[in-house]
Amino acid sequence: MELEAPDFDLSRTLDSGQVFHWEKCGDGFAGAIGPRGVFVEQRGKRLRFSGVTAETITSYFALDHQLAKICRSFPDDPALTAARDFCQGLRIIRQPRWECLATFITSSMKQVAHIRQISRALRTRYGQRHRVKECAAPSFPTPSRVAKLTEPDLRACALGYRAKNLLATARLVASGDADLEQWSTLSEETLRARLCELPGVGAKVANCVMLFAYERLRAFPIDVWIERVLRQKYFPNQQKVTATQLRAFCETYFGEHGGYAQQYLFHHARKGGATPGTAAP
DNA sequence: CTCCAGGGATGAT
DNA sequence: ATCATCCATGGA
Repeated sequence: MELEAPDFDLSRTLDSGQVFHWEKCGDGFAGAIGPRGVFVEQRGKRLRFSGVTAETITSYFALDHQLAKICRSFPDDPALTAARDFCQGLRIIRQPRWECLATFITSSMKQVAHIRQISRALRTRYGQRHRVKECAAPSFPTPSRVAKLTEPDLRACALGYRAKNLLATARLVASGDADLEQWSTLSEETLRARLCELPGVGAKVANCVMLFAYERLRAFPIDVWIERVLRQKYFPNQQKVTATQLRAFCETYFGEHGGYAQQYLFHHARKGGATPGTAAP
């Protein structure tokens, strides 16, 4: 099937560190959306896909987001202007709640490449097998599937100390004590508080899950990359800027689509060529 | 080899 | 409330 997808860059979106399981397959990508195996490839302004309906593709890749309007809502500063130029067509996608939460629990102190490896191990061992265009596209294991595993099972997927947290959170979700779907109706503050009660979830992971799975486009995750960007671009050569000050700045400065601004700054910093640690010329 | 990563939990100031 | 330390693993 095909679909119009103007103002969208598929490979850039899938390589921006918000989702970790899509893999190159021929001229496109193989992956899963929830329980279904999916192939998707971009041809100019059109998206060619199989495995799910056009409605699912539109929702997952957030093709209904008014990207131009979102970008216009950004504050006008050099760092953000450069990031926006670099990130054209990058969208914040709508991920299934559980797999987004689980994946970001495994992300702590890990590089993107390794998070991808963990996601692949969990999907290959414990997910449902799918095959699209001769490529594997396993789904992420359900909460109840993970809940029945043991800590050594998860450590065998290279989770290290994160294994205990993922297991405990899976059991809370599987039992219904943590109802991720029902939480979608909560206010921003309450949702963040609920997420932070889960083992292995702090402010950073909670904000990632809010942004990538609950469509809270204001949520502003601060990781080591973003912290570096903020200090370098928005607080140049000022020492003693506390984490609390940075957080307060982000809440007010970047506005209602702060999460988009954050993602653009993150992707630009990570892929834009500037070496981390070295000052800009 | 060393360095560091889309951090969180815990205990000490 | 803020700061320091430890946690486990492998890519770069």
